[in-house]
Amino acid sequence: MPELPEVETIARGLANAVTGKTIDAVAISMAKIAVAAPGVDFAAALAGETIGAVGRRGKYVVIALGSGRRLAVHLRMTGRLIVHGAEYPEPYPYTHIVLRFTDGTRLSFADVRQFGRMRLLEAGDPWDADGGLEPLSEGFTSEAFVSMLDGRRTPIKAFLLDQSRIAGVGNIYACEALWEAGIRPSRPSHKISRPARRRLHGAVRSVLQRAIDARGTSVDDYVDAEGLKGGFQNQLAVYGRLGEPCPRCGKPIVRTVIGQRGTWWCRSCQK
DNA sequence: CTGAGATCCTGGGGGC
DNA sequence: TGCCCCCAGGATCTCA
Repeated sequence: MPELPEVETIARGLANAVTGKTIDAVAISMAKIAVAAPGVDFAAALAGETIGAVGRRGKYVVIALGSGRRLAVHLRMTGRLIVHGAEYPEPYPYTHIVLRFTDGTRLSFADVRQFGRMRLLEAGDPWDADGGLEPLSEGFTSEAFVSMLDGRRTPIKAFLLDQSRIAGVGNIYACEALWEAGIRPSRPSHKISRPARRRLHGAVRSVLQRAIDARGTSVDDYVDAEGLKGGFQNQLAVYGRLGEPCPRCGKPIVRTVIGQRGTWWCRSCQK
């Protein structure tokens, strides 16, 4: 599942690979994946566009275009954005959209489960993902996070996954940050002590940054823009490690369900 | 405001 | 071995 570190890694790879290129033509083989404003033809509108800055907002890859339009791409669980050289013979199966550049290289969007979307935003469209704070930005201060939890009864794990509060944290890094901070995932947010909130704030930022440094987590089929796997799966403490020993205390990791999501944690050292 | 449940999809795992 | 069933999972929508 691409979360913030994976999306950041993909965006950086794309920035290197396609910035400045001009789109020659666009092929769409599954119409629902390519979303445009009413009355706008996705493929026709993109033809002739140049690629500007490539960045990330929450879990979206955002690609600026010469006309002022933007492409906002969400990969959901199994989406892939991969750049292929001109000689690349055969696309990855489940490829739904291909942007072909004038130099012959291609940017393809593939998605086994068809949940991902590539959305074309018109110039001036105020789209801003879901509005949550960027957890690695300067605005995401310890004080801001501490007060965000006031009066919130929702389990802290569900809070961390709410993209309208904090943008980019998904299931893997929510589990890992809660383990690092020693907080039980089901704990009602407002009941968490202020020192523990500050620990969690630091843990969220730390785990996201370390995962970016490792180029993301490939527990299923995540790959970056070059088709390469990440490395953070080797550093996971709890996610997906049911029954394995907690790296801190040695007790077996358990799995429960919180907010309809699988949750891995240590009963012994997360209170 | 808050949470529960359904929905979208397919590969893969479990059960037999 | 092979087949069928079931389900994870992010965001969104409906309903209570």
